[in-house]
Amino acid sequence: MGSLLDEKSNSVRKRIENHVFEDEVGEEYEASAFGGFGDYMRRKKIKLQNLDAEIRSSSADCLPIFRGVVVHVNGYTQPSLQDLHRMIVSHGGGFLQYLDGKTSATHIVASSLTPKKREEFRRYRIVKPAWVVESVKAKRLLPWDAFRVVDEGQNQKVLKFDNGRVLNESNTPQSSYRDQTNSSWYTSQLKASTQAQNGRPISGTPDMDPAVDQAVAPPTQSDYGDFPSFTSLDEPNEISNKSARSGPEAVEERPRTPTPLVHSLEAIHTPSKSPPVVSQAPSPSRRDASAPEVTSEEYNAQLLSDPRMRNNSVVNPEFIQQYYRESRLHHLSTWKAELKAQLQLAAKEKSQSRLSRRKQIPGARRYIMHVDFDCFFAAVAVLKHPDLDGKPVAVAHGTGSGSEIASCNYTARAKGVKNGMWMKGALQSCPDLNVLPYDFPAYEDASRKFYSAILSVEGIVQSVSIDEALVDITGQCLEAGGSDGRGVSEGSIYREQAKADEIAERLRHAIRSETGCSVSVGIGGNILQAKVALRKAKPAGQFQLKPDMVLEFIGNLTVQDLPGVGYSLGAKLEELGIKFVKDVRDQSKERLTSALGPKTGARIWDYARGIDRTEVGNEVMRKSVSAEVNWGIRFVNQSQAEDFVRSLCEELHRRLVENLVKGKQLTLKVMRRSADAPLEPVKHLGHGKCDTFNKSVLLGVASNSTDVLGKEAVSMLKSFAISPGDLRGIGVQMTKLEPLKPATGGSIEASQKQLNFKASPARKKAQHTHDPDDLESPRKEETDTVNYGPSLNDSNQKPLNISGTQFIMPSQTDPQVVAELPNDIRSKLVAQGKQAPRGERSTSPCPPPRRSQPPVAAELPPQSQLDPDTLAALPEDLRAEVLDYYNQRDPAGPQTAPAPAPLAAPPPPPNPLRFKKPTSPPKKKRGRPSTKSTGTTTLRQANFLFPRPATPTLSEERREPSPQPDTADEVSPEFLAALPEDIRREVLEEHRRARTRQRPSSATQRTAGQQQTRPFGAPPAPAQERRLRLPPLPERPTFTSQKLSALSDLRDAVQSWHAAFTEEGPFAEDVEALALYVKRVVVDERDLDKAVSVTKWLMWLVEDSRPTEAGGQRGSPNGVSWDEAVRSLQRSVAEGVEERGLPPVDFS
DNA sequence: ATCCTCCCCTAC
DNA sequence: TAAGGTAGGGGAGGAT
Ligand SMILES: Nc1ccn([C@H]2C[C@H](O)[C@@H](COP(=O)(O)OP(=O)(O)OP(=O)(O)O)O2)c(=O)n1
Ligand SMILES: [Mg+2]
Repeated sequence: MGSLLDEKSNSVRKRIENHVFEDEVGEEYEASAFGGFGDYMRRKKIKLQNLDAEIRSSSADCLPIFRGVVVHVNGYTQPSLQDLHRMIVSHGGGFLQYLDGKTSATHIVASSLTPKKREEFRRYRIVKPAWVVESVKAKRLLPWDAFRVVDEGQNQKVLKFDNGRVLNESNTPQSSYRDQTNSSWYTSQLKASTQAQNGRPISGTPDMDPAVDQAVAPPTQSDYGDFPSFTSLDEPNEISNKSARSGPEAVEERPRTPTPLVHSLEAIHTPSKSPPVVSQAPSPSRRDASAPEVTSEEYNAQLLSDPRMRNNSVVNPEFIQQYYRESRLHHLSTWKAELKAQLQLAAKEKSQSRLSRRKQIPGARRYIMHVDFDCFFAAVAVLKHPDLDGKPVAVAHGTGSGSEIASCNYTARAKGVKNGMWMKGALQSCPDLNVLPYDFPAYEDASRKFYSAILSVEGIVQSVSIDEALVDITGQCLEAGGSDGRGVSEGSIYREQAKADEIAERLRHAIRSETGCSVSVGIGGNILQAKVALRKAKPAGQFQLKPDMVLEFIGNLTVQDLPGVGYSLGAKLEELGIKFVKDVRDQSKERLTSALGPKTGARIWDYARGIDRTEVGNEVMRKSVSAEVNWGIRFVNQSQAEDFVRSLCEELHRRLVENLVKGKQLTLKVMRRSADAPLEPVKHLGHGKCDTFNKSVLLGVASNSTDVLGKEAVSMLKSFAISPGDLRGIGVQMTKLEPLKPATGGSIEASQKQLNFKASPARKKAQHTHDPDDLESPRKEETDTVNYGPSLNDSNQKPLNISGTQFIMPSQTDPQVVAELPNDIRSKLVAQGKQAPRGERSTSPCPPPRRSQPPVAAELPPQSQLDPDTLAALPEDLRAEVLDYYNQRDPAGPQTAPAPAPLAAPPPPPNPLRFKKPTSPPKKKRGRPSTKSTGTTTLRQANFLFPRPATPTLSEERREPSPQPDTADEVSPEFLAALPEDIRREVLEEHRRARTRQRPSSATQRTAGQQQTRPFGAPPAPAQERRLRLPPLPERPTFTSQKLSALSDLRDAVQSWHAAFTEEGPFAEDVEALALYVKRVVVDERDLDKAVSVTKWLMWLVEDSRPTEAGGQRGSPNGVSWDEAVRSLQRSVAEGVEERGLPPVDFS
């Protein structure tokens, strides 16, 4: 028996017993004064104990049967917390309201325990409330043993004492609830079915240890269970964990078994690459968690020797694409983001069109609908298997034990199957479960119809997910009621409610008949109410939660039923004795806020009363972009890990570009197999139990370059020095986002090109000048060409040219903004130069024993962190200064040499182009074009799209049906940036699909969106039409973005285009397209002036940027020179003029 | 007090 | 076999 524990308890007991109310009047009632939260809790505890003394003294007649006992009650109990408290205290026991880790209880009273709590309390005697009740009844202290809490299958003892101390340090929370490991993933899944050799019985604490006969609990998902293994090396999944690794220290302390990472296994050999940091000592200590003598790398090598395994793990270069293609969660997230963007657009248009001006009377009643497909994936799946209707059905990738069930129908749910459950558990409770495959395109189709129907409802729409949306129909309802929504006229309210029901009814049937799947609708006076009403509405029904029923209805829900209250919050609340929502009402707001935090506490308090002030439709700008993979990660050596990180960065880059942003902070997240986790998790290629680590860098200047991201991320990975074989998950995230400013080049790549060209005429394999990164990270392969994203994307490849025109975003650069930029940058640069370049901080205990970051000792900010665009935008002198700075600091860098040159070089300052020009464009459009167009568009520019000659061609041209994975690279950021947002999304989506889709189910969002520009207004959508991914060719050549001044937009676009390709010249196709366009302007639009203006504008740009001497030094890598481009335009205009029979134009 | 950084948590 | 992603809210605790 833990003497420590008892000692502690004794002292507590003593304190409790001796405490007398009068003794200290002072401090415990003093409010804040000093001390923080901890102090507050301390006072509170003392205060409560005072009350205990009071109770005790007033119950002198009770037998002190609980003397020596200190009880803490956890969670919701049958005799209430208050009753138990009274019983215990009045019978001589001590009572602890809170477990603070410093004082200990002798017993924990609980009806049931969550795995988390179970782990937390594993050292206590955990008993049911009946123990107290029965003891009182019996007038003696009954043996606690008979009242042990055993439910939920899991042993409350589990590991309990064994390592006591050590384990405790790393595993035990100091804070009352939650986290037993500083950062364990899925901590919820405790060592549940540790039944393996794991929970070896421990001697020494007989009375607390008695093997708990765990009843066969409901299937519990755990990363410790033993699923079938498909590996040849089915080693015993046993865990000989005696090392309780917590942080670096733990690792440190272990005697280092010299087990070189790079083992004899050839496959494991780490390429000459990164020899330094990482490879050396891969935390040898971690091996003990596995079978003897096998490093995790060796294990993985063995594992991957099976080609099928290999193919399905990160080692496969196509893994990322393949994985994301099949990942339902990835799809859900992607869909959500897309929907959000589209709905924002829709809302904007709607509000613009003066319609739907909601007056939003403050105190008025609201009517909100929450619409949601019933078991969405499963319902769609059943459409194709009508025979299974009525039978239990689930959607999953396979029938293996670790396959996750995305969705199951209600028949299956009746048997206990739940969404998100592992197959193993599902089959246990429902052996006749029918498992159907995913059909992502079908979900998109259904969703499109769903949203189409919803958007036809007059109201404000907010997407929640692919199968779920909120609609504020207050306007319609109040109108029907004939009041302003504040009065309490019964007639009005009745009519309003009837209207809401009617709308919902109609909507449900519409969606049902469109999709064949049923939806349910919850209606309430706010989002909360609508949401909780929805659960009652399901399946295939609707329910309106009317005001007079709100309190009762909500009160009877479980707190976990409230939105935003999940496992953890639910547990915290349960600790407060709150299980049902109505219980919340017994608590003061203060209690809630002090236990849960100010916002959360207040929110729960409100929710308990049916209050939710959140409005529908308020969505904001994105704050982060990330990509992660936590499945299939099995590396054999460090270079594989690094390659993978770079791939992820490439993916991240792609996503950043899609969203037209770059970011200043890059974070790497890694999951590492926990020390006590087996090499083979229960879930096939899953991550198993892991610890996670994060590290981030502040980039001096926002970037989205694959190259920069890759280098930084790899550097961070190295600094962790985690044995590659133990990696289980990797993610990269960009935060501190900034809009990509097309003005300054449209994209990194674009300007990189410029820089490159100036640097060396050799366009291919051009050393990325901006890449002086090499400077600080002495690179192995200078010649590393292929690896670099940018070159792939733009420099070396012709961008995808959907419209026959590749183009740049018009410049929106506010001259003033640009003018201000330098200072900003200047200070940043200076600051960087002086401070440590990297603001790295690894929060999580850094696993490696190794001193991290040895190589990156440069005090300079890697030049790579400078955004070339920004550099280019600097005034010449300042730029030179900055570059000088780098040059000095880095005398050596061979590859850095070329870098500065091009930058500083430009005798023809590119600046003038930006600085002096802006005023020229006459149109007022200049600044933020749309004061009105807010939201997303704040980021976007006024875009235009050249009319394509023939839509059909697009299809073919769009890309040969090459199943190649990386087709995304074919879309250049410039091109994307130049597209109107809706079109851009469409293109991207189409692209994504192309990459992602196995079979061509061309489900293009905006099928018949033509009537409106809305992607959604698509009713029936003829099948073939779906292939059309761009709006139909307009009557006359025009800009798709009507709201803006055509000429100025055109000029902006031309300017950006020119800016991006100043050095290498335009692509012939672009020139042709523009030429064709101007001709059409002359001929079709009959606006000669405009055509001439555009042409002259380009002439001016070209002239202005002409190198001082030796014209044309820069060839035309892209095949055409700017002079030729100008001539093309002139020729086109002339042709048009001639066609119209007008007098020739003089361009001089 | 208020901000910032680093997480945890939640939802689909 | 299996595809355990991802963005945003917000709390804890340190910096300002
Ligand atoms: N853990 C989860 C939860 C959901 N989903 C997917 C499949 C679901 O069909 C879809 C929608 O989620 P819902 O929460 O709306 O669940 P269902 O629509 O399946 O059921 P219902 O809405 O009837 O409760 O998201 C998933 O893949 N994994
Ligand atoms: Mg649903």
